[in-house]
Amino acid sequence: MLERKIQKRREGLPELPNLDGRKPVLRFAPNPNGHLSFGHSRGLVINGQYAKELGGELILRFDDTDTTVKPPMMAAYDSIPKQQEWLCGFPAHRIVIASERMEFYHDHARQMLEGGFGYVCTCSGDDFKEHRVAMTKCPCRDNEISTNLEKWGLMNDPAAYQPGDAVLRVKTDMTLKNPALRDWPAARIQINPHPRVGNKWRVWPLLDFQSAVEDHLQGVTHIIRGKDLMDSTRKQTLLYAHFGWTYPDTIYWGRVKVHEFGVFSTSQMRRDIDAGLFSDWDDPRLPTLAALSRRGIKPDALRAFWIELGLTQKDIAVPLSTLYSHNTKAIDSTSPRLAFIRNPVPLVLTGNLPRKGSITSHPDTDMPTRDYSIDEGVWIEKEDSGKSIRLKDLCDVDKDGNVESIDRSDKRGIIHWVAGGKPSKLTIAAGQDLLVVEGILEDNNHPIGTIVQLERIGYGIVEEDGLLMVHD
RNA sequence: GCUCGUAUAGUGUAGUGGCCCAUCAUGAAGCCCUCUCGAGGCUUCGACCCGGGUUCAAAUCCCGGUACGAGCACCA
Repeated sequence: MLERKIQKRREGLPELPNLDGRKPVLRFAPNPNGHLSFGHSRGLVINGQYAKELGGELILRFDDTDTTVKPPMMAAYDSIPKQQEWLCGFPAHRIVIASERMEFYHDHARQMLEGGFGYVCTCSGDDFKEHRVAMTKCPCRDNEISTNLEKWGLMNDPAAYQPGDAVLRVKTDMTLKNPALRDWPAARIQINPHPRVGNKWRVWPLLDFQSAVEDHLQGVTHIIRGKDLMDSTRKQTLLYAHFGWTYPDTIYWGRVKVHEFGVFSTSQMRRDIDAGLFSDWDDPRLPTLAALSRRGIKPDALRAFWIELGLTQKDIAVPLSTLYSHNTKAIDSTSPRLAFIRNPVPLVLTGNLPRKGSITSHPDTDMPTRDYSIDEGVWIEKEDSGKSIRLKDLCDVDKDGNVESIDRSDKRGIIHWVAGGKPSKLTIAAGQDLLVVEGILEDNNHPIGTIVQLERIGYGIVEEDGLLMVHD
């Protein structure tokens, strides 16, 4: 009898290929030239989730080998592990800092030269480009091993080669179909001091070399990264073949665009913050993890969001509302209700009504109630004035504030109101702008950081000087 | 130019030859519930890029086209 294959909708992340019972070792390797952003959270969530679900390990690696274009920011070495733990819910199993492992990279560079599968190239970038396009060997390619070793010494000698004079190349094949793979560069000279190790080294590995060597040293089993790095995989596979190593299984994802965030690069944000365009890395307009956290976005929501997007190689554009929808699920049941009146106008109440009382803080949970005390009347939003309304949890009134009924008597609109209260403001990050809405906030003693639901408006988080909009 | 990759509802996503006149989420519309324009419940709307081919059978395999994206840095 034939068994019928039953297919079900796959839940969560797809299986990791070629696991063969192994515990996976995964890594996430940001450049500490700034704090973590929304974009980084994908790598953290996906790699972290696999490590967690499969009992494997997550390595957090600082790829800080560029002191020129993307100079490391010392504060990031502290903030990144913290934010990683906040996001993943557990600390990384290992932390690796590339700039402190330079011996290993230099050692492998030397092995490459000695093994004859690497060479020091003194051609200019433009000259080499011509060879790459023409599929011809550059003059340095056929140098003896001894010559290469000697030139390697000159690269490391402050009195000899200077930045731009020479690079270390991996010997692949100049006739490879893919131009990106032809004798790719593995290391170059940099003389800007590194904030962690100063001028101890002057030849620094490039990503494809450093990452490849480190992945092998750390026993990484699976690499999950953007498909823009597909050629990196191919380059590194060529290098692994030279060393006789086996390349990890690799999975790619496509590009994600979030319209609301526009285009931000870590370098650009760093400049803009320094220039005073943003208050700091947690400015609510920024797509940083610090800002998202400040804005009341929960790590659970971020995790659910990325896991739902999965690992397709499609380039996608997602609206933030999807993330917000996950966040609402994460916060609604614990967010006390509170009233905030925009464009407040007073409404004098006449007639009989309970002038003092308490109302519920959440429809579904038994949170402490809110007490109110009404003297003359209440504040309502201007848009709600001038018509018969029901003051939520209080009474029905006509347009002039005459109490018509304590119980709800008809289908008139139910609005929120504030008795007493104090002036406050609600700050809303709207793209590049920060909108500030003035209003009257219901009296409360929620501590800073509490996420509340502003009735009929949306969620807000309590800050020192008012409320910050979470989302609606 | 060369190389590589991707194409399922508005947006994401499941689906690896028959279960698919296609899954789930989100979105929109409507209803129910609820003294919030929130949450929850229900209903409805809405898609396999195009053209060939293979096959009894194709979203799924092959070929061609088109569109979009990425790499070809002494960035990561």
